[in-house]
Amino acid sequence: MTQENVFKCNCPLARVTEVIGEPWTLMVLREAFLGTRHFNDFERELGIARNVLSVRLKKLVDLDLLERVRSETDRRAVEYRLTDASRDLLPILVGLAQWSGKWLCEGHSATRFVERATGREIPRIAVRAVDGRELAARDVTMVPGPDANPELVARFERAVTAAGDVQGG
Amino acid sequence: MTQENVFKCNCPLARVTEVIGEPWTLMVLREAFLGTRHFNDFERELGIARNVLSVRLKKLVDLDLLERVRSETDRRAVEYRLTDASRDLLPILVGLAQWSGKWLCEGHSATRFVERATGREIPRIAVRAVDGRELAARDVTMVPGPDANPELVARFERAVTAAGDVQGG
DNA sequence: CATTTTAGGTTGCAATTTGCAACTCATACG
DNA sequence: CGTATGAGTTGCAAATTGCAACCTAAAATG
Repeated sequence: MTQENVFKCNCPLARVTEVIGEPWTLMVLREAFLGTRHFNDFERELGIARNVLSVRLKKLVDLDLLERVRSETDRRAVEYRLTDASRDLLPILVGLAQWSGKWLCEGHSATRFVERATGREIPRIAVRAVDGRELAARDVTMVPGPDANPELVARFERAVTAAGDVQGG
Repeated sequence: MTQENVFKCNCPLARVTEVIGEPWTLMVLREAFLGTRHFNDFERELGIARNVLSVRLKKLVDLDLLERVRSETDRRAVEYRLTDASRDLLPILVGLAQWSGKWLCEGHSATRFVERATGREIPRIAVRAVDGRELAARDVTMVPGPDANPELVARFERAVTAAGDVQGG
């Protein structure tokens, strides 16, 4: 079975692996956030193979995470631009970078995220309740949503029965 | 060039692709959050090939994102447990699921994240300034950190010069 | 206006990674 | 003792990646 077929349901995390769960896609999005717009620039900055880059960009455009626009000033050139959907990924990218800096780079981060206006460091991304309280892993649980299929509901029941609800901590 | 070699620096987002930027790893972590602990259960729930699962678990253990513990009650069995580092990934997983539900599943999410105590939906994960204000993409910028190598600093300078600073919006 | 360069790809091929089934090895169960 | 189970490993076919070369249209150059 391939990753894309896991729970053919609308499980959001399964769907997301379609995007960032394959090599290069996350780095391509990072480049786009850094201002890169052109095919050759993505290639040069990342060192990604051109055929793979081609496939990745197509997929991102398909998913409405990049917009492919012909340049007005140079009719050879094409611009890949962030969309509302990909811009909305920013908290995730910041959070991933913070997490990685802490746990994978042992605090030696080569990049920092700061508030543009003040230059102050962005505080750690957190899960908060409606009233603003910060929540720990053990305070959060995953439940089947309105569009869960019976298979997934059964899967959750198994998990709850076997493991005493979601094990966040 | 392979993805892992991009900027051999400590760029946190580049490092993170080593973990979740390859097939299955994110789903394995999701399973762990759902309470799965055993090799055969990961295989059955995800439908992942056993050899690939083996490689993924080894890597996650290497990176201290899972802990491999021999079961006390059954000496054949092994438990893969979340660590402090992987538990700290929760905000990211919640954020990714929220984002995906909104932009990839068109609102038809099969899973929801709720506060365990109250059952109330977790609000959208956001980037906030130190004073708590929510920040948009255009309010955030990436800058070289204390451990950036000259190559990365140059890369940022190019980006700033060429694109008028980081293009978040 | 002929020539060269540039932008954005595609193609072919070798190397790596994945998917699948079968096999191993140690322990548990009956 | 015989069988089943947990946690892998092994071998092989299929898919994906990395690399270099090639292509086409549109600038730029002289």
